[in-house]
Amino acid sequence: MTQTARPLRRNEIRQQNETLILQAAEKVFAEAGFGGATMQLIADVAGLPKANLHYYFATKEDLYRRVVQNIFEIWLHAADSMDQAAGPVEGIGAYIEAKMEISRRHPDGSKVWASEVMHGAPVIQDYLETTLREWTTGRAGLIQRWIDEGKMAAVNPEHLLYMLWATTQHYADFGHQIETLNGGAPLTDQQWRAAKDSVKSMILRGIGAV
Amino acid sequence: MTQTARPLRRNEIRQQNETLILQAAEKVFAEAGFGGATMQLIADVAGLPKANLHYYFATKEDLYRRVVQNIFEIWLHAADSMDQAAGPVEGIGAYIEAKMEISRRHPDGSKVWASEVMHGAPVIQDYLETTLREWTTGRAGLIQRWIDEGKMAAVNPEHLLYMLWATTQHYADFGHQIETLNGGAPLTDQQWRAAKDSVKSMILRGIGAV
DNA sequence: TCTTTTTCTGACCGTATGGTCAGGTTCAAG
DNA sequence: CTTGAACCTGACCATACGGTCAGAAAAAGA
Repeated sequence: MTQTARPLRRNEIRQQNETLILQAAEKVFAEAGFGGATMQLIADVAGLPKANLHYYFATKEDLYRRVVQNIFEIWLHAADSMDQAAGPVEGIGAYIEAKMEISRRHPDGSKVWASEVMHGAPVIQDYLETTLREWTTGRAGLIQRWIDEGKMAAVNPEHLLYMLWATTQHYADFGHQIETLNGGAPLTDQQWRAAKDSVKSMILRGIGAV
Repeated sequence: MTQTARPLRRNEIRQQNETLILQAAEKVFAEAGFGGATMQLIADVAGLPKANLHYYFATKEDLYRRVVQNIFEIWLHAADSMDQAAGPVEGIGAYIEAKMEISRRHPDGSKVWASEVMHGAPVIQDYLETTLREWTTGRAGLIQRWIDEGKMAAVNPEHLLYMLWATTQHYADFGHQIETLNGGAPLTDQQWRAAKDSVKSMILRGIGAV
C-alpha cells in the first residue's frame, strides 16, 4: 500500500483519500444502487472508518452526486473524436470504439449512470436539461450535415444517437447477462474485438455509410 | 373502486389484492430500486396497510421475486412472432415492434428487470442460466439459418440479439432521458411510430435484410 | 345459528442506517 | 519548539426499516 511509503503532503492526503472513497463508492453504488448502498460498506471497501467518509463528503447524497458527475465527464468527452471526423464512417466509428472502451473500462460508472437516469435523474436532472441537451443538438446537427452532404442515409439523428448509446452501454449495464450467456466467463480480448466490430459494422451499414 | 361493488368471493379477494400489490410493487421498485423501495411506500401506493402486504407476500424479497418473474414472462413471449416468420424482415421486424410496444406499455417492468441484471441478477440468476440461455441459443440458431439461406448478411447472431435488446429496452429504461431531450414531454403517438420505424429501418438495413 | 377458515390490521420489536461529535493525532508554518 | 489548522475516529444518537403477532372482522360451511 501507499501508506507506508513516506509521509504524505496535505494536498496529497486529501486528493488520495477522495479518489479512494470515490472509487469505492462507484463500485458499491453500481452493485447495490443508491438505496441499497451503505456508507459502512463503502467505508469497508475503501479501507477507512465510516466517520472518515463524512469528513470528506458531508452526506451520502453528496458522495453519490460526485460519483455521477465524474461519470458524466468521461461520457461527454467520448465524443471528442466524433467532431473532427470528415464523415460518418470515421466519426461514428470512432465514437462507437470510444464508448465500447468506456463500457469495458468503467462498467461500474455506466451502471451508476443508468441507475440514476432510470430513477428519474433526481440528482443530475439539471445536467440533462442543459449540458446533455446542448451536446445532443450539436451532434444531431453534425449528423444532419453528413446526411445533407450525401455521406449517409437520411436517418433520424436523435434516434441514431439513442441507438449508439443503448448498444454500447448495454455491454456494461447488462454485462452480467452477457457474461452468463457466454458460459459464465467475461468476454476475452478477442470477444471484445468481435463485439466492437459487430456493433460498428451493423450500425454503419444501417445508416448507409458503407 | 371495486370494493363497494359487491361482496367478493374468497378467490377474487386473494387474486385481486395480489395483483394490486404486484402493480404497486412494480412501480415502486422501478422508481426506487430494490434497496430504495420500502414496504410502507408500496403499501401506500396499493392503498393497503403494510401488514396486509406481509399477509400475501412473506418478505420484501418474495414480492420482488414475483415482480421480476412476471416481467420475464412478458419478455419471453415477445419473440413468439419471430418464430413463424419466413425471413428476417418479417421476423426481426415483428420482434422489434413487439419489444418497442413492451417498452411503451411496461416501462416499469423493464426498469426492474434492468436493475436486477445490473446488480448481478441475485434473484433470477438461475433463469438466466437455464431459460434465457436456451431461448438465446434457439433464436441465434434461427438467425444463423437465415444467414445460411442468404436472407441477410453474415452478422454475429448473439451480438445482433444484444443490439435488439439494448435498442428497444433503451426507450423504457432511459425513457426519462429521452423525455427530457424531447423538451420534457413524453413521446407522442407519432413520435413512437417514428422511433419504431427508425429502429426497424436502421437494424434491418444494418443486417442486410432490405 | 354456530363453527371454522380466511382475511385483515394496529401496535409493537430488534436492528441497521445515516449522521454527529468530542477529543485525539499529525502535519506545516513561524 | 510552539501553535494552529487539518485530519482522523470510536462511541453515540435518532430514525426508519422489515418483519411479527394477537386478535378483530368477514366469509364459508354445517
